[in-house]
Amino acid sequence: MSLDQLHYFVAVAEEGNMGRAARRLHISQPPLTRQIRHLESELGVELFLRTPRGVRLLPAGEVLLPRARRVLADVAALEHGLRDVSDRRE
Amino acid sequence: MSLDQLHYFVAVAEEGNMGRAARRLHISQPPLTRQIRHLESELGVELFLRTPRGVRLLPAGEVLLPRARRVLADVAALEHGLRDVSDRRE
DNA sequence: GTGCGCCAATACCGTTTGGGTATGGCGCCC
DNA sequence: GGGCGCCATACCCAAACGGTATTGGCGCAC
Repeated sequence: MSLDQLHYFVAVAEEGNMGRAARRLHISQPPLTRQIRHLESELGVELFLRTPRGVRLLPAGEVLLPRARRVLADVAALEHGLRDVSDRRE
Repeated sequence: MSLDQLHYFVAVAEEGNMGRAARRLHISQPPLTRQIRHLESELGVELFLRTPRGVRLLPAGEVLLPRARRVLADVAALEHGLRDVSDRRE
């Protein structure tokens, strides 16, 4: 699992639609589909229900969403925190 | 920044020595050195002081270490949590 | 002060990963 | 049934990553 995959997952969950999520992430749709499938296969869980109108979160996806957001928020905070440390040293 | 880089950083911080950390991570020393340098450059902060006997954490590294551990722990917990969800559904 | 040992850093190469384009298959709506 | 929107697949190319070989710096023993 990678941080990019978590970003992708959150975007798809929020958009409910792979195409829109791909546009938001500035990548094209096929690699996004692949990354989501890859994430599902390495977790051993289906995260989304595919429908002709888009995707919907399955229970495992509902569990993952808030945790993924927290990890991503921690990482973002961590980057900012370090920037402050370096600023203080200059 | 990637989760692998955080794993590498923690290993180097704990071993105080790139060669030993590389062995523990089951990779060779040069790629590890490169990844640490890459992490430092994208954070814009030096994390380690290089000495002829190994490496020591600089202040930014001291800040990063507990936060990196937390992110990695969250990710590990997240993987286990999802495995439980799928087990419950089988 | 010369040689040896341990360390991180660099150079170069092969493989793997990841994203892009093109296309297919499927359901829905008019 | 023709057109449209969706996700999935096939194929290709570029970037990222790890491995081996090697260099350079520094301390230590003698």
